[in-house]
Amino acid sequence: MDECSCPVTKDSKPFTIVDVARLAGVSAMTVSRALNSPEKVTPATLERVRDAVARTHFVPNAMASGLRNARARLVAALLPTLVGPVFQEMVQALDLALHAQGYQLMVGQSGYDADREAELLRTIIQRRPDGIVVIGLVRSAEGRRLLRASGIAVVETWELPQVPLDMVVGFSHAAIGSAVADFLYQRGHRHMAMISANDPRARVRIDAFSARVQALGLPVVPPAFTAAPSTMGAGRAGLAALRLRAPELSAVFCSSDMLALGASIEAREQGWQVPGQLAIVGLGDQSVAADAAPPLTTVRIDGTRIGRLAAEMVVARAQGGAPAEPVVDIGFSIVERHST
Amino acid sequence: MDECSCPVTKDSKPFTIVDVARLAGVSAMTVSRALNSPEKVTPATLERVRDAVARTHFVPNAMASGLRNARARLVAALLPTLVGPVFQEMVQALDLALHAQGYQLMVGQSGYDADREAELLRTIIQRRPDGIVVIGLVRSAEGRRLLRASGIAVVETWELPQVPLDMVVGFSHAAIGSAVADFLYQRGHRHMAMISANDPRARVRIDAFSARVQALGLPVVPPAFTAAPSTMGAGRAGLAALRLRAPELSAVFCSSDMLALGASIEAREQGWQVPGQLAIVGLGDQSVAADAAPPLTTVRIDGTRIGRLAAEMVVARAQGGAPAEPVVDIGFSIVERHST
DNA sequence: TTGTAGGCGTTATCAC
DNA sequence: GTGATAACGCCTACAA
Repeated sequence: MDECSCPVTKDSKPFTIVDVARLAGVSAMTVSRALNSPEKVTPATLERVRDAVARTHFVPNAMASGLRNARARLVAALLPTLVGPVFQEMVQALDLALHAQGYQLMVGQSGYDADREAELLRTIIQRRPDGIVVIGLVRSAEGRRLLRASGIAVVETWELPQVPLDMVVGFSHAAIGSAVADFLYQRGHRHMAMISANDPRARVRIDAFSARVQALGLPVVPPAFTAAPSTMGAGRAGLAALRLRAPELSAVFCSSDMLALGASIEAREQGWQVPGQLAIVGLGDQSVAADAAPPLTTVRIDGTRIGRLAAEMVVARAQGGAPAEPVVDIGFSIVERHST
Repeated sequence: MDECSCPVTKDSKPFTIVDVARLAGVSAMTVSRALNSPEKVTPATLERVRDAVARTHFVPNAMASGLRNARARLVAALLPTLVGPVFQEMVQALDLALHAQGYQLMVGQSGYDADREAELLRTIIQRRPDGIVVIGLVRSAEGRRLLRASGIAVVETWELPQVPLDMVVGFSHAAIGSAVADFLYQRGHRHMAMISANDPRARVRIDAFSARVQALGLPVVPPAFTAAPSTMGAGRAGLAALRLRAPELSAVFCSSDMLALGASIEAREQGWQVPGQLAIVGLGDQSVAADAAPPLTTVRIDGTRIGRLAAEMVVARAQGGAPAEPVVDIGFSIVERHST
């Protein structure tokens, strides 16, 4: 049942629309119509074309039609990294939404490196995608120039830039930093610190957190930095390091839920009660946060919504329109569970 | 410094190689040569072309060159899902290796669904990628037919099919199932069970595990099934369910490290000593396994190696050659830590 | 309803 | 070393 009824051999060229046309006894144009607007073709012709397509397993060449139509039906996503749970929800939603509209998703990882970012953008632009969704901002000047010159729709996400390149779906990392500081202060904590990654977004949160801590008249403890990717082990090490520097610490804000889980485990191993002796706040609201023991308080960011909105914006632009709102702040919320 | 010095406006068409040629005062062909084989061009000409390219921010159109050359310099990866840490290491390695060779990676998620798989394969084949890397096997008959007819290089991974479609980098899930049963038996366990996902690969492991358990003369306990994705919460629930059905349980084999971590946390919450009263084995050797408390024994699978080998195979084929070895079993190993 | 001509942007090939 | 020409596969525009 799996056999291939087609006469194609390994090295013969794949069929083209002309081959199918010949087989069906019609012109290439008729095959194109039968495929793209079946209603413009006689049922009888349609049948014969479909039959020929089935027999050859013909699949149209998107490079040719993309070239002709100047539309690739392709969207690229530029991620800092493919690993780690943080952006997955968004990418998944993006892919789903785009697929529903007939667009394909292509990914590239820049590894938080400006040179690589520009190079990657170049290879992406080569494909003439209908849109490019960037996690974060385009930081390389070269990348920004290329994108602007290309005329391709761009959606920057996860941040709210002062000078957007084009469209934006993001939220304020500064607002998160100070909101968490306030949240912990209100719950009585007077010695708080961060365990954090060291990318640009993380630094914004750190600065805002520290500023708020200082404004509240509390001691500012330098954060424990962790190398990417954020693992449970990094969270454990981070907490151990912080405790050495600040033995009176009563609350930590971690820049991801995995770090927070690691901190929680380390605390337990050291015999510190969570939340009794140490309060922990995560970031992301991944499933691990709710599933942990105790369940982790965390900052929820709606990655699915970011992905969906970004897809909407790109598709709107690809269809010649403009998105309802080119810059969207989706905000965040603090989900209080039992680790605080 | 960010300004665009080019005269392009939002709606004017992007520059083509002809525009650049005009600007540089040469023919389009010379621009093409300057870009693709600079050594075939006078240094003076090269300079003028490079200047024109820089001033226009010209990026060649890959659809046009792909059409002309019948090579897209593109590889597609077909994943069951983009979420979950299991395949990330492999995809990351695949992307890195392909990028180093000048290929771009495009991803698609099939959601473990045969119809969706075939549809996705069709849209992938449209782009005429140089290769397609599939996680698992192509299960839909339609998908297999399409791939065979397309003549595109295919690498199936994470499994060792009896009838490969083309090339394979995988390992035996049956071997894992029985190896873990043996491993636990040798450590004195006489009541073991599984907490497992329910995809085709998981079922193979389950069957082999059960068969080995039976062969050893031990009671066969039906597995606790978990829905995808495998979360810590699912692991906790799975262990709770198993304990109800099999109170004498002394060891569980979980189909992912996240499930294992969940089981470990649940055990601790219930006051069962790990490994004293309950031994736990995970699968994947993600970073959480080593970082957990206690560190988790797990089955290590070298995702990076799978990704690298798959990239090698695809590139070899794209360059007209054949891979050194078209079917590779990369095996697995049991990493013993402190949860057993 | 169906077919013909031409061009999308690039590059292999063959002249010069 | 450089340029003219034609072709890759498909689809818009027009003609029959």
